[in-house]
Amino acid sequence: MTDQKIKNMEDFASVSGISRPTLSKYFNDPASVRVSTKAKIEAALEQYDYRPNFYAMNQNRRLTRNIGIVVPYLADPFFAEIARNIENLVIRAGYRPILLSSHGDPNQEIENLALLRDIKPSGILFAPLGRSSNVVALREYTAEFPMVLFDCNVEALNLPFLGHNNIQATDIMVDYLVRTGEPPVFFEMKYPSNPNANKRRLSYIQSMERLRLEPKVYSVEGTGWNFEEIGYEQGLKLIAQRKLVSGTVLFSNDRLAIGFLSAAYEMGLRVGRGSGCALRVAGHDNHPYSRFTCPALTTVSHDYDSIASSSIERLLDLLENRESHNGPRERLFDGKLVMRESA
Amino acid sequence: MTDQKIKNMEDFASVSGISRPTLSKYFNDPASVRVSTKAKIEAALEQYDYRPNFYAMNQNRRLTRNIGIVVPYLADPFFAEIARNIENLVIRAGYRPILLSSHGDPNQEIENLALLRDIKPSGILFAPLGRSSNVVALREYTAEFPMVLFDCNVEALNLPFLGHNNIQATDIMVDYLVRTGEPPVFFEMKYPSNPNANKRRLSYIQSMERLRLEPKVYSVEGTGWNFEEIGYEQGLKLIAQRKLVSGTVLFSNDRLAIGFLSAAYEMGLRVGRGSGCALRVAGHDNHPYSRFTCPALTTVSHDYDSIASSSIERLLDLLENRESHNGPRERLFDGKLVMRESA
DNA sequence: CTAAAAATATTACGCGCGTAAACTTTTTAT
DNA sequence: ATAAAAAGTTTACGCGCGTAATATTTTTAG
Repeated sequence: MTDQKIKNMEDFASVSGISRPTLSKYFNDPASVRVSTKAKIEAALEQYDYRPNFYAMNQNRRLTRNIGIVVPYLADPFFAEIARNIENLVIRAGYRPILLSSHGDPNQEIENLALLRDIKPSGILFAPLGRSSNVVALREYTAEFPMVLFDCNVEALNLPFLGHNNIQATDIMVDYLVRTGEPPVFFEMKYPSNPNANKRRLSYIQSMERLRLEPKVYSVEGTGWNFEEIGYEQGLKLIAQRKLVSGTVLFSNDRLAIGFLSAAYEMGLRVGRGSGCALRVAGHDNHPYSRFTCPALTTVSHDYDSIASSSIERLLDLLENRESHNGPRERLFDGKLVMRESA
Repeated sequence: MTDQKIKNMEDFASVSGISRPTLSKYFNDPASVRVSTKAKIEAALEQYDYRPNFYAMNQNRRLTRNIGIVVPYLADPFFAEIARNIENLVIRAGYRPILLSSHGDPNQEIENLALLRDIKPSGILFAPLGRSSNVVALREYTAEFPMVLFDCNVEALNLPFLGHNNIQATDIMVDYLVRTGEPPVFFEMKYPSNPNANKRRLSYIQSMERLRLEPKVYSVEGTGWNFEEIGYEQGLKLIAQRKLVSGTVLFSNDRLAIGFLSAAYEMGLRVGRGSGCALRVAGHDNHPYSRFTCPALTTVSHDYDSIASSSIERLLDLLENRESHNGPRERLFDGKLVMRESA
């Protein structure tokens, strides 16, 4: 490695003996230049280890081949998981993923789209915050580049959407709980951050009514994304006040259930499906941590893989004009019951 | 809002009646232009909602005022937490945070620094992967911009470092455990992803020897970042084989402990400090989830706030030439014992 | 070996914006 | 009101790279 400073493609052109336009071609697609020049360039790269400025590259390219990924809250292992999944698939498809998290903040969500616009992405895979999203501001961006929604739909944007079948998933869980014991009550946040919550509540009520059972919903206080804390605090309260009308509790999501399990343990309530147990607890999402709760959490898993791969496929269809526009605008994937020890 | 397309500052100059250089000044610092022009610009902004391209801005600026933040694994709530903390402080200091995660991958770590270089950051706050980091490659970047390490030091880079006092923190925990019951054994990964693990093991051994007690370390198999899984699997094995020589287990970090708690629960071992308990379990980190384990996990917390604020302060010192170069290169912050129910 | 085809070199301009210099207008001080 | 100071305008060039057009070289076909 020579210590000469290569600060741009011009410099690298000098030392490598290749013209800058040809270098530009090479960096855009190494296979587009003659093998002998490719070899010369790569030999020079070994010596001087130059690499083009990523943002300058995108500034005036026709096709950038990078794909933005926006998730609502990367600190949530659930999204961390699916984001990694999608990133890998994007790479495999020959594109470059740019992952951004909205940190649960609608302003950050808009900011993320603005930042992505500035690098002229080929397309965007977008999991919106949902009810707190600034729909008016979002609409400004939907016309600028191909965009596919996943995880959470925003109907008003009228975009392709790939997601989890909350109706079916909740229904299968209710069915299981009723078959194996006392019918469940439903526990959710009154003002849920995640819009899927509403569908789950509605589905719970429907399923119960279909089974000629009385639905009972606990909509607890608390806002934000500290779901465990809310499950814990409100769980303590419900248990202490003996307000639970059933020994089986279905939670709107796993994180609430995790908090609740902690409260139940603290109050000395034994959770599980055994005979000595006072309470059955079930979640929704198959959160990465749900395997490690005490007891392990019975829940419904999303079809991660299908959602991730279909989202990308759908976006590529748009990008590469495979005119599958006639396909359904929305596609849902069924959840699977994950039977563990808590219910 | 007019529907005219404003695609760049030139366009916006036309419609706003302000020259482009003045606009440039305004966007760099709104207070740097006359109040009357500021008003005119902002009135035009209301109408046309233009905003400068972030990356083009940084391309030829002397002082970009953006600060890169690189963390090893954002999916870990621990880093998610501290990253959010740092982001806010950076904003408050008048800079712009650019957060990137290495996803536990040394190549991604280098890639992140390369991407940051391309936007010419004023400085970088960097939490390295540690033992798996590509030190040779990292060194290339340390000369290019001011850089401060946090969470995990890489001695070879010889950079300012702000971190957790693993020695003190482990010592205080060992002390507590010995005072309150059976002396602890130590549980860690044989090839830990996190380099702090080594210091913790050494400190455990030292503390035990100082107390004239026999240290006992379990270095279990398993690699990667799925700590809970490793704690769970290896925990099951240790318990089943009755290999634990003490009823008190100190874990290298909370995530391992979380997995172990799950194993203990499954095996019917009651964990806690009460009389009917078979096992005491203690962790390290005060992981966001450690409050919600069953029982709640006794652990040692990092001084998040101090580490975050000092890291930024240190970086700003470098940036603004406050010549505090004579300060100590490394600064450690003591942990605090968090006494919960597990030990 | 020669002509056609393919690849590279040269030149020039564009992307969106920062910034410096020279000049003009507006504001502030006297 | 007038001069000095401050702010704005014009003009020009730079950042690092994409890309088109033309000229030149290299490769392949015959």
